Amino acid sequence: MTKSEQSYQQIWQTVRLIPQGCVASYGQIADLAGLPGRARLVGKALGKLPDNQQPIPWYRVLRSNGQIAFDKHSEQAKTQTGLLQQENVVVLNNRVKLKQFQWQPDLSELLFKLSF
DNA sequence: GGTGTGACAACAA
DNA sequence: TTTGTTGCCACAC
Repeated sequence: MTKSEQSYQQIWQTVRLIPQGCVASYGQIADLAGLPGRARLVGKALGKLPDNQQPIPWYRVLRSNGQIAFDKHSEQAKTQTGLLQQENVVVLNNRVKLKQFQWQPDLSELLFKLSF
């Protein structure tokens, strides 16, 4: 297992922990995954989703300002907003009010589940 | 090993 | 709020 593979695994696993009805930013995920400052790596990791078993709620990952990472007209963005709204997350004009929906992880629980 | 790239972040207008 | 610039760092060629 190379370090890069491990990084991706950590990212995916962290994303899986985002509770329903919440969202997180790329930077936040990178941080929690033990990769501070590597938000772009998170983007790459999500672009290479292993789409094997474990459903990964990639749509709960937004930019730091709450904006969806895709172009507003893209199908991806529409799919994402749809999925979010299914979880009672309000998406307006391609963005989410982070103040209301941003995930506030419980660190102790996080450490327990991730145990890096 | 150099170069370009990326589902980004932070900051400035 | 939106757009542009810069910094960032691992990865793929």
